[in-house]
Amino acid sequence: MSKKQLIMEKALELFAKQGFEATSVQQITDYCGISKGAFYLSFKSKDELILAIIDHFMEQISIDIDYTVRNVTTDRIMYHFFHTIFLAFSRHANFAKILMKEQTHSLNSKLLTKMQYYDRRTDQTILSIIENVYGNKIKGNKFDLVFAIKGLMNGYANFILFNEIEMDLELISNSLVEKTEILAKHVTIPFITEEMAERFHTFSDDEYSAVDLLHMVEDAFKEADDKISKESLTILKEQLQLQTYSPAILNGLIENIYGRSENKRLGYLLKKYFQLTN
Amino acid sequence: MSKKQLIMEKALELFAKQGFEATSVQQITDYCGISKGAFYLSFKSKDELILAIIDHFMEQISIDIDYTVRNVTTDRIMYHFFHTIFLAFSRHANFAKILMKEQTHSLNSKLLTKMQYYDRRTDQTILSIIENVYGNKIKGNKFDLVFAIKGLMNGYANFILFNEIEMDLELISNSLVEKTEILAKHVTIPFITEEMAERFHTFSDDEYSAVDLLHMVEDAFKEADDKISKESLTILKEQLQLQTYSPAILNGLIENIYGRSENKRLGYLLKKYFQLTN
DNA sequence: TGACAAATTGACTGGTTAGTCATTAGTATA
DNA sequence: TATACTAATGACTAACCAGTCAATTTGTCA
Repeated sequence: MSKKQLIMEKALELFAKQGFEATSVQQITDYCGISKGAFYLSFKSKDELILAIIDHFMEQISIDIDYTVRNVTTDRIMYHFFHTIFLAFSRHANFAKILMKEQTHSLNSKLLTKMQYYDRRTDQTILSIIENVYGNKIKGNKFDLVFAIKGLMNGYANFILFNEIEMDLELISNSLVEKTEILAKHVTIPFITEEMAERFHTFSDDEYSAVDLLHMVEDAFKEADDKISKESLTILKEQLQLQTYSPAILNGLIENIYGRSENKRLGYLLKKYFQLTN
Repeated sequence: MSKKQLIMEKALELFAKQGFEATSVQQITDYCGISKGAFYLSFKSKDELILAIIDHFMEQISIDIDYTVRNVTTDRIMYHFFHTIFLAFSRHANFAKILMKEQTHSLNSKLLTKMQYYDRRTDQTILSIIENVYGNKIKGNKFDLVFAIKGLMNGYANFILFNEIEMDLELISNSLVEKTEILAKHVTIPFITEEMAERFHTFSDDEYSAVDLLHMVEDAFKEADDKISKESLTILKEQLQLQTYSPAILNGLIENIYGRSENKRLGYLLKKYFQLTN
């Protein structure tokens, strides 16, 4: 296990127990059995650590959900969506706790931005599933339903994590599917309307520009340690400035860097940029 | 306005913006235009301040809800419950924000205990309303419904507070009433069962022992500044050890101290202890 | 006005924090 | 073995924190 991983794992435990603010770098390094200096060889700052942790897990969960959304038939998609999320929460309970605790808190503006980014992605995913499953049947209610679902999920997740209950994934997924269906079918008085949701940019797509991606590719290049990754990133950087290669080649180059978990988000964004997603 | 009130109001703003941990006493006193020393004339510590703020608002909200529950006909009780809570949230948006932020966080064990106490009281209130409205019709689902309602309320409150939307109290109350009714009527797969709720003491009544109350009475005595309050508390302290007076007298003594908002909770608990509640 | 008390101040203490950097330990190469 | 390089250390700095208290200002009453 790399030192970076060790620090992330141990810090995760402490953050879940005490919260981010309340955990000192000294505590983390003591718990890892390394010196304080060694910490700063792996991370530029304490902030960088929490950002890395959040990215690491959120990307993993996002990828699982994306996979589910793409590969499950419409009639079971809602079930598998809930199942995927709660499975991830049960596997990474410490991370889920951090997510709950640090949600709206956080002084750190980068952290807040990241949280909002993932929150918006969740909104979009739920919305697209709902549109997929119910079509036009709940047109005026779909935004309201998104927030109802998020509220229910959060409530149950809090209960489970706080009381440290072992989860019955099937039961909770089925219970939430039923509630979603009931609400989709019967609600006539939505609170959150389409204009409300849009006015507050809740569902804005927030595309990254080529320049943003260029910076991210450069950052990834610095972190890369094998030849294939480095070459792939160099070519991708050129292609961001002027696309000359075919989608198949670009896709392959992105796959080359996709193996490392810290590159998953970049890969996802690049595929989106080059319009390689289905 | 007393200095205590000034500090509480200004601190509330800062806590809502930055969180409790991240706000220093120096910041608060600067914002109030007073010296650091003056702060410690009003509050023994920073912790005492946050506890006072939470008690102040939660007691106010609790009293409003209790009043609603007692004085509204069964068929409109659900509506007025939501209305009361969201009215309080819109009036005290800064406090509501603190409540959202500091929920599960907090190292401070007294603060955590207090939060859990109020959370449990909310659970009990919702449960009793549901039992009142739906009776035996949703026997096996009532605990699940409590958490569904809490989840929905939380989700909407978060959306409103975070986006700083002006609230349509009627709409949100009606929307939530409808959802509650729909869920009560149609849910067949509850996630949170009765045994689960009981096993985790979610609805345990958590009675205070005479000894606990004794300490609380003593604390209140130290804070009291008028003769009537002091005498009342002295007598109540004796009565906790050996009850000799009639319920009417005890009730009157409690009413004597009930005026000050910091005594409301103690009054409530004493009435419960002496079985003076209806 | 003067004497006393109460309210207020802000420099100070002791403690903790994130982050730095000169020094040392370890390892690979020649 | 000598050299060169990297990895790791922990004492140190500067900043910040909650809470204290001697000194000062303000208010009150005779």
